[in-house]
Amino acid sequence: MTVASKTVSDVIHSHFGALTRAEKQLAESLLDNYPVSGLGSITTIAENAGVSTPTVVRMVQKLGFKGYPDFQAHLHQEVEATISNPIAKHDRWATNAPGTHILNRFADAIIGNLRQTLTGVDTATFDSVAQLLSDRKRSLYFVGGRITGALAEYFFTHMQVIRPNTALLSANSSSWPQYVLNMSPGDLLIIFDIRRYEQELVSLATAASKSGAEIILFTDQWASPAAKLAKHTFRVQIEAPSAWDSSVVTLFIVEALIEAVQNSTWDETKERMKTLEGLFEQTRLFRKLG
Amino acid sequence: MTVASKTVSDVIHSHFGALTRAEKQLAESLLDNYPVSGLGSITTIAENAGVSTPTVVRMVQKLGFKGYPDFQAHLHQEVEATISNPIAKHDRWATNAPGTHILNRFADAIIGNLRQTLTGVDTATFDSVAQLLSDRKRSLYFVGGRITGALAEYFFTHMQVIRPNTALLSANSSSWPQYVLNMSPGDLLIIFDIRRYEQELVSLATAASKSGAEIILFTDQWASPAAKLAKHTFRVQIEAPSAWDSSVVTLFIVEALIEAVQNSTWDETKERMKTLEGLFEQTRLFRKLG
DNA sequence: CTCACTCTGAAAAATTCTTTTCATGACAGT
DNA sequence: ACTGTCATGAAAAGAATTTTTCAGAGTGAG
Repeated sequence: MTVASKTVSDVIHSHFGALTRAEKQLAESLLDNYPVSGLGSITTIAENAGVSTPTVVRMVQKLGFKGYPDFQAHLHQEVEATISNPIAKHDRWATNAPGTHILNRFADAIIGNLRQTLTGVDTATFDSVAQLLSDRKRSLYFVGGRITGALAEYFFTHMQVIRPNTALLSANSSSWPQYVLNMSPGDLLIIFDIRRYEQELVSLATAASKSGAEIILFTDQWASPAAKLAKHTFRVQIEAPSAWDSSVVTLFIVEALIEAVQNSTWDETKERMKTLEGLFEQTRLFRKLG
Repeated sequence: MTVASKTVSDVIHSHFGALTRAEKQLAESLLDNYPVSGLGSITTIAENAGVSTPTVVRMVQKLGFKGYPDFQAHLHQEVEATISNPIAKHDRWATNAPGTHILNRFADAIIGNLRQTLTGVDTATFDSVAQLLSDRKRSLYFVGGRITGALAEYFFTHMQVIRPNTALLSANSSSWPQYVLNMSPGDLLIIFDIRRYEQELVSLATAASKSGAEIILFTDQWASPAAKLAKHTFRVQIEAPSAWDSSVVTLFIVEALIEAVQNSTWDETKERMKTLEGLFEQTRLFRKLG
C-alpha cells in the first residue's frame, strides 16, 4: 500500500502545492463535501469538477495511488470508518473477564442482534400489533415450536393476566384442530417459528387463515414459510456464537409488546391484577389450611 | 427516480419476504454493515455475499431499481445523508422512531441491565456452574415460578438434548415431593425465582438441600430468600420501563450456559443431536428448509 | 415417478469505466 | 519569432463492470 494511515484528505492537502491548475480544481471539488464526492465513477467526478478523466488519473497517481480504483478503495475505507463507529464501541463488558470469555462473546453477539433487529422492525408494525393484541374482542391463540414453545408460554402467561380470551396451544399438534374450530374472524394467532421451521405450523397457519384468524409471526432473519400467511411478521436476528440460535432478542420484542399492550389499557389491567393477587392469596390460604 | 424517499434498507426489508434464498443471503450481506457494504462494484458485493452477479442484478431490479448503478446511486445518496448529518447516526436504532418509542426505551434499559449484570457476574461462578451442569453423573432438575417457568422450560429443553438425566418440575407443586424423593447427593436443582418470590420454592430448596442436592439459583438483584441455600447464585438485573420485570438478561445467561456446557462436551452432544435428528426425521416432525 | 416450474450461476454479450496515446495550445526563455 | 516544455482533453485502446442468455439443479404438485 502506497499511502499508509493518512487520510486521502491529508494526502491531497500535502500535495496541493504540486498540483496543476486543472488538478487543483479537481482537488477542491473532491474536498468539497468530502469524502462522499469521491464515491462515483471517474467519469462522474471528472464531470463534477469540470475536468477531463485523464486529469483525474494523473492526479491520483501523483498522490501516490496506483490508479483510480486504488484511490477509491481508500475513500471507501474512510467512509466506513466514519459511519460505523458510534454506539457499538462499548468498553469491555464483564470487567474481570478475559476478552474471549463466552459471556463477552455472547454479549457482543446479542447486542449486534438487537441493533440489527431494531433497525429492521418497523415501529408502525409494532404499534399495529400492540393495538391488535389490545383488542379485547379478538381472542388470542399462542403457539410455538419445540424450542420456541417456551417463548409462546411466556407471552401467553403475561397476556392472560392482562386480558381475557387468551389460549396457549399445546406442543402436541393433535389438539390444534379444536382450537381452529373455535377461531372467529379477527381472532389472532401468534406463532413463533424459527429455523428448522416446522411444517405443522404452516398447516396450522393455513387452517387458521381459512377461519378468518389473523396471524402474527415471530421468525428469524430467513423468515419461516408461514410469513406468506402472516398479517404482521417480526424478523428477529437469532445468531449467536453457539450451536443454538438465540431467543434473547425475540423475548425482548415480546416483553416490549407486553408493555405496550398493558400500557394502552392500564386501568382495566390494574383491576385484573388486583383480582389475581386476591386469588393467589386465597389459594395459599387453602394450602396452609389443607 | 424509481424509488422515492424510502431508504434502500427500507426497500430491502419490505421486499424481504419475496426474495429467494440466494437473494436473502445477499440482502443479509448488504444489511450487515449497511450501507458501506454496498459501496463496491457488483462483483465485490456478490463475492462478499457468496452469490453470483446475476443474482445481484435480479435482486436490485426486483427491489425496483433500474439496475445496479441506479441501486448504488441511491446508496451513495444515503451515505451522503448519513455522513453530513451526524445526529442521524444515533437513531439508527429503530429507524423512523422518535427517541421515546417503547422499543428504544426498552432497548436502552436492557442494554443497561446486561451491562450491570455482566459486571456483577463472576466468571469463575459461571465456569463452575457450566462444569457442574456438564457432569453427566449429576441429575438436573429445573423449576421456575409462575412467570419464570418458561425460562426453566427453555433451559430444560436444551439441556435435555445435550445430556441425559434432566427433568422439568411442573408448575404444580403437588408433584414436587416425588422428585425430591429421587434426588441423590450431588444432583443439581436449578431454580428460577424473581421478585414476588414464591414461598413454595424456598420449601422445595430446603427439602432438596436435605437430600444432598446442590442448588443453582437465578434471581434478581434483591435476591430470593432461596439464595441462602444455593451453592451458586446468578443475580440478574431485571428492571424495565414496564409494570413487569424483564427476563431478557436471565435468558441471556441461560443461553450462554447452554453454549458453555455444550461446548465442553461437544463430541458427545453431537452424537445425541444426530440421533435426535434421525428420530425427528422418522416422525416427519421436521422438514428440511429450502 | 414424472412433469412443470423456479432458482441459480457459468459464460457470453453489451456496456461502461479506466488508462494510455497523442495532438493541441499556452507559456517562458532565448 | 522560435523552440522546448508542460498541461490538457479528445479519442482510442484496454479492462473492468453490468446485463443477458441459457442450461442444469432442485423442488413441489399430481
